[in-house]
Amino acid sequence: MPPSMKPSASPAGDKARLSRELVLSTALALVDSEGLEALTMRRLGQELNRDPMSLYRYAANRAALLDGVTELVLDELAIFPEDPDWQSQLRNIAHDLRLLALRHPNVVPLLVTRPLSTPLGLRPLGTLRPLEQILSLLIDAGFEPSDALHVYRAYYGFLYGHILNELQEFIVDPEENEALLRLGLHRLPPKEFPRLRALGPVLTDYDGAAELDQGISILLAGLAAPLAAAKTSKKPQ
Amino acid sequence: MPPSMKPSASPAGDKARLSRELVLSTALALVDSEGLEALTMRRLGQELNRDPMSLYRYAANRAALLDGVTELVLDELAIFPEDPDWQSQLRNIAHDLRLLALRHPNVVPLLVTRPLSTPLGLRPLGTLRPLEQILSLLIDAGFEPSDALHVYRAYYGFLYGHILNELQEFIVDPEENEALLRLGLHRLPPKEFPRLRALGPVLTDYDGAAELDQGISILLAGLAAPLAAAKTSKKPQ
DNA sequence: ACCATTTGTCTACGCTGTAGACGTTACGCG
DNA sequence: CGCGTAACGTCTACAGCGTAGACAAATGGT
Repeated sequence: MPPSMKPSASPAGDKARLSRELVLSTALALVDSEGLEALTMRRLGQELNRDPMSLYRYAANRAALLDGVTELVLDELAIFPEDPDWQSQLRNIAHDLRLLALRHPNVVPLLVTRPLSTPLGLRPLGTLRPLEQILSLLIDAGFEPSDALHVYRAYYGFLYGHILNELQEFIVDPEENEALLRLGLHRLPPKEFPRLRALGPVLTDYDGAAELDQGISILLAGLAAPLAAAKTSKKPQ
Repeated sequence: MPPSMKPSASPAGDKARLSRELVLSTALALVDSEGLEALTMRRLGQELNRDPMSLYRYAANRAALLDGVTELVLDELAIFPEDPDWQSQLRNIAHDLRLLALRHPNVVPLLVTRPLSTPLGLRPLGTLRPLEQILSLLIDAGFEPSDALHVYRAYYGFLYGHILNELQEFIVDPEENEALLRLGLHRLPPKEFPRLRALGPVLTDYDGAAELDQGISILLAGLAAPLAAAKTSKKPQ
């Protein structure tokens, strides 16, 4: 074989033209499989069989690359603002987002921290789309726009909180996790942590979906109350 | 002045013995004033007027240093499990934690992401103390231990979510923020983001404490219901 | 077949965390 | 007091990081 045609000496040898989508998706794959800290310009370049510097044609810098990855992940979330039943909609979205987080646990830190470094007005459009769509949903359901914003905040706040909670207890494989947990709990000073130590057995089985669902129920009940009140107070008046 | 006594040529010249507390507290100060990325071993060493390598006597590596900082911050949270009124307790703690987050906004990313990288059993004790104390609180209030765990999760989940929410919209000084917001909103494609654009004015004034309080009310109402039900069902039986 | 523009590469710089060997100081004990 | 030991601090060095700037290669329109 003459080396003139395919100089792909290395096994990973697709030399197709790069594109932002390709860069971001392999970045995501890298993060999914090896964690956030594995996503370096050099490593990603090597993953794509390109010079690291070529990446800068598709992302201004590493931070922008991270933003691109979060945007890519959030695009996996499908929202259908047409559905008139806003409560079941919010419930479905919650579960979808939960599954999305479980699918990309290593991206969750980005999801929750990147917005902290970027003023709302300058965030990637993809990360604002869920906000817009949920606002639509709520306004169409009869909420005043400003109330819709409050509902959104309570809802999304709870949702993100739950995801963080669940991911803390999840981590890697349950086998090692359980062993580690027992070991760790045993290490706790019994005088200081009696409750936690006693909860050891309960801590191991954690039904995230159920816990989320039940939290959403509580929240929806509380959030729907003023809406119902407004409706009934408008009727008799 | 003979240079034999005080060779402190540089202005920041206290050459007292180091200690873990000193290292961590100046690390925290550095993070508070200049952000997370300013906390490098070299920079911290220079802040303490010491060789960067000396820090490794007090923290095994940079990750451990970050854990130490989070622990230090969480120690600012005072919980008094004696108070019999668990609802007002949880409400107070929520507001305390909110203020703590506003006092150390740059540490919040650590608060929410460090636990994701550390199995529960191996976390710094300081970060587990709030969990233990709130469990105590709830169990003393009459919850079954496993229910207490569920309540804790819903409560803390919401709390962390709210903090993330509020910090996203807060950021730096309101002046620049408002200008940026207007600019940013104006940039949004009107066809795609009509709701968000219309909410511009409302977005600027955000009463985090009120929003938190109201969310907590909803949550507490929902969480207390089963407890009350259990009490009344036990009486007639 | 040409040129212009986009895309990829190369080199180099200052920064990072930290391993390992080495002085230096402080402290307990005789 | 002095001595030995252990804790503390420093130095040097290395591999890896993000990325600026100059350059080569490829691509696509005319």
